[in-house]
Amino acid sequence: MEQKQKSELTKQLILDESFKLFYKNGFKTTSVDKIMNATQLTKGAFYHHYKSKRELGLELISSKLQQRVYDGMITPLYEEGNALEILENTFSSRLKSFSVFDKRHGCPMNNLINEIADEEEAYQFALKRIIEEWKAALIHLLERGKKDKDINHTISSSAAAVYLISAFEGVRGLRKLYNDDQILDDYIEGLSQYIKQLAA
Amino acid sequence: MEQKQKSELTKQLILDESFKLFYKNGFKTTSVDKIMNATQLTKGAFYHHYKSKRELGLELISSKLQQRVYDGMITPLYEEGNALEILENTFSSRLKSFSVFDKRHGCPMNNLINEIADEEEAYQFALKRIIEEWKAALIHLLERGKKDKDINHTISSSAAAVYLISAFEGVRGLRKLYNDDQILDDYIEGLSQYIKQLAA
DNA sequence: TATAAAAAATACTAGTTAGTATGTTTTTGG
DNA sequence: CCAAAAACATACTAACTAGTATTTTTTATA
Repeated sequence: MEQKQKSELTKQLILDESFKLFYKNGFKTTSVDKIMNATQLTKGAFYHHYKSKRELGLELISSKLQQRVYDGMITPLYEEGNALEILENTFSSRLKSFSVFDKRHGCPMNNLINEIADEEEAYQFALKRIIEEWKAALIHLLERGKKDKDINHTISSSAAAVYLISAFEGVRGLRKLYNDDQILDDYIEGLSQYIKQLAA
Repeated sequence: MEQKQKSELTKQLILDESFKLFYKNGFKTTSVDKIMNATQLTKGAFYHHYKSKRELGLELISSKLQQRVYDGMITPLYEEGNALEILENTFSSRLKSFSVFDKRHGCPMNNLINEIADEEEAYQFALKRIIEEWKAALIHLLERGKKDKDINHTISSSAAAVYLISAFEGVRGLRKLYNDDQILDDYIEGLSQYIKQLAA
């Protein structure tokens, strides 16, 4: 049984290091050599565990990337409390909590979407799944808010969900262009205004 | 004088072909060889006109890319008429007018922002300039709308401008994940709702 | 403890990359 | 029409790329 654990450990190591490098330098320009250099292992190990770089990319999306979005953006939406407050907290306080590194390099998922989603259907599907779950969680929260009379029942939950996600991912890209948080402050103010309007 | 014209023509050819390839396949993975193959010229010609691929990228951003955003998103904002209608038209009808290709491959500027903005300050600056002009045009329109009593004077123009741009660029990325326009329809409905709220 | 299988290392291939060095052709201005 | 410069072509380099073939090392199990 120890062998399986070691194998799993190595795969996790590869996933961890490749995530860091993809995030910092992009998917296409991060070579298998660079990844394995970071793990202190060799190419032989890589191709023992993954049959291609593409396969690593797909596994990375459906494990590490998915988990990241779940933890930061989806799970909080299912908590109890006022829907409007949950929205404001999730979308704005998360933004404020990002490190300098994370602000500079944007959203790992959004980076991948923009870099490789139009390249291959497999990437498209894997990334779409995360967005769909995020959207579903938002719709669920908005619908609950309507039942609780916190949210205006005339607005479309689906439309609001998409608009919220779009603006969030958009500003994470725009932030790359700046060296300060002014644009995030503007976004947060715009978001706050937008959320007020969702109120019943 | 004919020589300068020829030189300019060649540079334009290189810019045109590289724009197409960058848009379709990304900046980093489009090689100088591929570009010059498309122009039917050779590498010698390229390095006669540009001292590096980086320099081409910078010139592309401040010429073709800038022009594209001006034509599609900035110039319309300076036209006369009701500010809210101009906003709705610019942000929603432009989206509807995109070709299948343009929908699939997202926004060329946003692609570059997400692919290379965190890589080098020079790219960051060049791209930031476009966003800043876009933002300025939006603020100008919103301020005019306030004067005309079309727009609620309590909202922050700067915040609204950033929120509008963010959502637009965000959804252009998300659209890459889908093969239909459902997400664009959701966005448009969300946008419409958002713009209503800006009204006085 | 022998043996088979898994894990990892080593050494390689064939293709691609940005950029250079050095040519040849075309154009221009005197 | 002739020299010089501009425009472009050819041939190259050195580094990097994904992936493969083969061997060595480690681990599990009978």
